[in-house]
Amino acid sequence: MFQNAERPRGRPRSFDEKDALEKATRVFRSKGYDGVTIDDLVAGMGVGRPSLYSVFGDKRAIFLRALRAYAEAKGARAAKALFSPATLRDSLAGFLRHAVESATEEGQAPGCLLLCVAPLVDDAEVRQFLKDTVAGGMALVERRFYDAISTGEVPSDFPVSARSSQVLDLSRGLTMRAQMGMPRKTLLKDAEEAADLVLLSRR
Amino acid sequence: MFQNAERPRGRPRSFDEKDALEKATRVFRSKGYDGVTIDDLVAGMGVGRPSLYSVFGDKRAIFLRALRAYAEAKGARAAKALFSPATLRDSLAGFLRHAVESATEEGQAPGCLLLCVAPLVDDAEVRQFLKDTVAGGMALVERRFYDAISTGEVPSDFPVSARSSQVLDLSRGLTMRAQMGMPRKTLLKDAEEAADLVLLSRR
DNA sequence: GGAATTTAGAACTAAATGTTTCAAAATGCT
DNA sequence: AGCATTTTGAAACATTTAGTTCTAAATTCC
Repeated sequence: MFQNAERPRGRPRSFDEKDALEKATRVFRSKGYDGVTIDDLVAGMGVGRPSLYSVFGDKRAIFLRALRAYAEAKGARAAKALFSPATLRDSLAGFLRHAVESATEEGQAPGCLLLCVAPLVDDAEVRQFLKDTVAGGMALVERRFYDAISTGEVPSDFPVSARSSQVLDLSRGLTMRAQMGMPRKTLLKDAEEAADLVLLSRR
Repeated sequence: MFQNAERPRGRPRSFDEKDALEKATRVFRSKGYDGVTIDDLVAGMGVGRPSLYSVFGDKRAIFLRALRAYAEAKGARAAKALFSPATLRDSLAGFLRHAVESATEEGQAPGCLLLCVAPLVDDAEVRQFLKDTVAGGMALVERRFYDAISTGEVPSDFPVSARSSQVLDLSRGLTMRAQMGMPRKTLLKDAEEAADLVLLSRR
């Protein structure tokens, strides 16, 4: 067996940094931001209090790291859902289904860190990050529509901007319903119907 | 001048109960639930600390009262927007515009107590109330669609249930965007387009 | 094996927060 | 005017919470 890389000098950590961050995400997802105490994080992350401060910093810093990691992972999965399928309809349905699946993950509090928790955090950096992330999501969906125009799947006068907003609004609605406890099965069906809706042609 | 009703015996209150509740709503809207301290409420409601406890009870009780009042008022306005106009299209547009206007009120933190704040409150009674309120909103929109069927405005096989979910999801999306700082003007335009979207006929 | 280094766990401090208490103030009643 | 009643404001109290410190434990390097 290899000694993987150089092991640092002192006592080894009893936790994995990425894993601890993911656990922090769970805590924030279930209790919001202000509802979370350091004790909650200590308990939920499996990291001792002093280690928590020395490795991650305070609650705000932990939240920011968790939020960035969450956004990156979710953004990547969303992009995959959007750009893997061949047809626009499948792309949109996949995108919306992904929103539902992400918001109803087994063993996690239903909802979404970006949509349900972060907007209430009273912090300029969080707000800016949110704005950028939302804009990024919008750009992603728009690009998929433009791709569909260039392949001729939809006409060139397709209202890309309006339909993109609507896809995102529908996904927000699905996510909020997930947070309020609506079962995944129902939401997945609604995701399909939402995908159909935004592709209806104008009379 | 009339002595309006019987004035109670002791020292008169320095605040109006309904007004104080509305101010509490503002506080909760801008800071969420867990983010609000009693001091915030004392300052924001203009009610002294002991009066606050004796008249309203603790934070949870204040929130519940504020939430119920908020839901009632918003529900009434939504119903009016939905059932006043003659055409279905105007009803839906009015409903969605109302969601936007309510979420972007001048001098209030953008967002919605029911959609953005209450779902994060870790309380069984709040959760139950939310579920009921959401179901009530859904029923309202569905009724408007059924009315439109009976007047022949839409065909009798119109997918009432699906479209109602979608109207509500779209309004949730608009509301969440309001909370994130999107300007009212943009959202009002999107509300109109959303109303058009859900009335597109199937091919 | 022992010194140096890093982490872990428990205890500690200071600040904040929620809730109650109490005397003073403002009103109606007689 | 004086008494009963209710609200008010300040302060007191207890609890929770954030953040630090200190000692013991686990590891590498020599």
